[in-house]
Amino acid sequence: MPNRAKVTIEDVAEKAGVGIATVSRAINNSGGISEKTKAKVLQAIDELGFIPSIAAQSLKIRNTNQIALAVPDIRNAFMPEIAWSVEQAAKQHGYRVVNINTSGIGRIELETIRDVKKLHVDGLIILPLAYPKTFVEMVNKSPVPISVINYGKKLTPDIRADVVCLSQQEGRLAMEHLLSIGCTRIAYAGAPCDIIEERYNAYVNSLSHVDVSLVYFGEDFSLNTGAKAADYFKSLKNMPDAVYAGNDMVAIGLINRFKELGVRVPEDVAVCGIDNNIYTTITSPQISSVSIMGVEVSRLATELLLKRIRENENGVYEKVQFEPRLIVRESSVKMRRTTTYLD
Amino acid sequence: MPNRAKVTIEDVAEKAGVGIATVSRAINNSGGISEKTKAKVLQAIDELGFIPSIAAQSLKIRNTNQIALAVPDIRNAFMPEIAWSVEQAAKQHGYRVVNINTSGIGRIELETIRDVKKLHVDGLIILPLAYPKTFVEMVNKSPVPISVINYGKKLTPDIRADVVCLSQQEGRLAMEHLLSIGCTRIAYAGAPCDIIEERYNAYVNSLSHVDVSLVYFGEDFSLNTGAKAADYFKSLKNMPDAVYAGNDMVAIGLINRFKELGVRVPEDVAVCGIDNNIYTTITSPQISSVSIMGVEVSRLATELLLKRIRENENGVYEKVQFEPRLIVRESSVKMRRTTTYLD
DNA sequence: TTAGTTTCCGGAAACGTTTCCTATTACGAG
DNA sequence: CTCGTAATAGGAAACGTTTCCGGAAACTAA
Repeated sequence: MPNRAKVTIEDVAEKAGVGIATVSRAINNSGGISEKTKAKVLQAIDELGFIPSIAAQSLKIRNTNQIALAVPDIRNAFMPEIAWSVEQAAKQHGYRVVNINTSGIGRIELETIRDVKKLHVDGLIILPLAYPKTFVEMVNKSPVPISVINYGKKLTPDIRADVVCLSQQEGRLAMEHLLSIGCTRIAYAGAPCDIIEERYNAYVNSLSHVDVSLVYFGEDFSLNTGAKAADYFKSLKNMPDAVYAGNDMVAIGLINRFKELGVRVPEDVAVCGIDNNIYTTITSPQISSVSIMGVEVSRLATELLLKRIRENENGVYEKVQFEPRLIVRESSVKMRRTTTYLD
Repeated sequence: MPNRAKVTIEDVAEKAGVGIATVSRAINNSGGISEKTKAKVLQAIDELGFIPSIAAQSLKIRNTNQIALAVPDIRNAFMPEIAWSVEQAAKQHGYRVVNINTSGIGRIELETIRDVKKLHVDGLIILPLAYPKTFVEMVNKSPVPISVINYGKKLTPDIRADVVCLSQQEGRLAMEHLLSIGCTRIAYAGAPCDIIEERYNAYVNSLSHVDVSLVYFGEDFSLNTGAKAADYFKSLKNMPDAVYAGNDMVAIGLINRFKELGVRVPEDVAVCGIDNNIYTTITSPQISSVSIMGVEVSRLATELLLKRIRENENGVYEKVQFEPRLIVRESSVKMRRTTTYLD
């Protein structure tokens, strides 16, 4: 870490025998400069190893070339994909990404939005887990553009942010799938959670009659909840013939415990999860799941944000909705053992 | 996104009826200001919703309060833990983290180091997958401090960076474990890879005689390689009684395929992986592995970097070595079925 | 009261860019 | 050859802070 004195635009100007304005023009390709002097300047820059001060540029230009990405917890199953996808999209446009973990705590999410200026970014992509009353209000008074990745309940249309969401049909898809393969006693395993209560609602709505003994609510959407749910279902005298899990972590916990308990999946009980996180393919049997399109959703959220930053536009806010996609794997191939089910 | 005119330190000064120097003193708690005026200023700040321009501060102070974290791919198994750990540590010191994916490509890693100034950060934490000849040279001429998370071969001691590494005993640990539980025909499954060739070397060195038919090299350290290795081992007339996998992804691939092939783990074949990534606990059986201490290593790397940034010190560079830790799980509990093996 | 300290505060320079505005040069047309 | 215009270059202001330095005010001690 040699502590060489910082070389500034002035040094370059002197070396090249031109004014600093000219150097600036050379750097930024802003025109009004002859090819000859430009070459001269570029060479001086090269020889001196000059790198423009981003701080000074930021101060003058009023942009930072950075955006922030706030997710609940990067260690969660599908967050890395989202982070990756956002970074790739941002990089293409010369933007850096500052990562923030909000722990999915509403208060921290709000603080992130409120204090977004302290992050030194031109915009914010946020994937909230909670929607406190003041969420929209906070977003609306943000001094920088915001894109919301919304996997939760519908947001009021007057939100001043681009919103990329899912059609909230993921639960219905999973249920319809289980019904379509002939399951009649379908159980639910999940946890109470405001944000994705639609997943449970879909369960209720897909059935003509809900047998409350087939509903297991744990504390969270974790492996552990899945394991406990498996214990519970196994203890019933009349076991379910399928379990619809609120997310894939629960589904994985379920499957592993079922295996320990001697319950065969999918022969005795079919299982379908939601999220299509990458763990679903490393279990045995591999788990059927509904993709919530993380890569596509986050990529679009990034594009929309950057567009709004570029165009400095306050106009019409986009609201884009993706459709979830059912991915059938081994854990729910039940009725037609000999035919290929994937289509 | 209301586009309110930016409120500056001057507005605050005027409102509070003081000079801008005084406002600055109030913001930064730099002393030389009475409690009374400070209160006055703080109130003005509050009323106006003033937030200091980070760009201007950066320009003047010459720091950015940002560090960069460059990892091969955030989607890789244990990267999220590292990213999380780094962010937590950085946040405690008021630093933000800019994430970079290098794809583990040596060229990109080098470019990241060379162009670190373009990242607008005060320091860099890098976890390289490749060590081109010019790596140390590049690090040594970096204008900002660097911490290297080194899971690969030893770096020359004259590197001008703090280095946090592992003792490279992880392979030996895994092998000794398999030997200690009585395995005599131990196989290796992995891939050619410069950076962690020690893992294979440990295999060779732990055995008095290497049976080449028990070594499987795939293309990469993936699930797929593990699956292919399982096929291969199963095809041998004299199967191994244990497989030492170069990393956990391979181990997982192995185990799942073994299960499909009717090979019982650990009864027929014990398995031990390396990395202790979180997937190891969601398979069945859970996989024994050697922890490479990602959280601890990355946390320390962050602390060292921030210390060096704070103290602007060119002096003695730290080289800290962690010890890997064997975590015994179901996949290698073989000889003593009835006793608890974990200690 | 007064001189000497200490405390508190404000003006202005500096950080390193971009860009407006003006000046110079080059060039083509008449 | 001369004039008008376009192309190119440079000086200086501005971006919003921090901090040096000097001065005013408020104390303390005689």
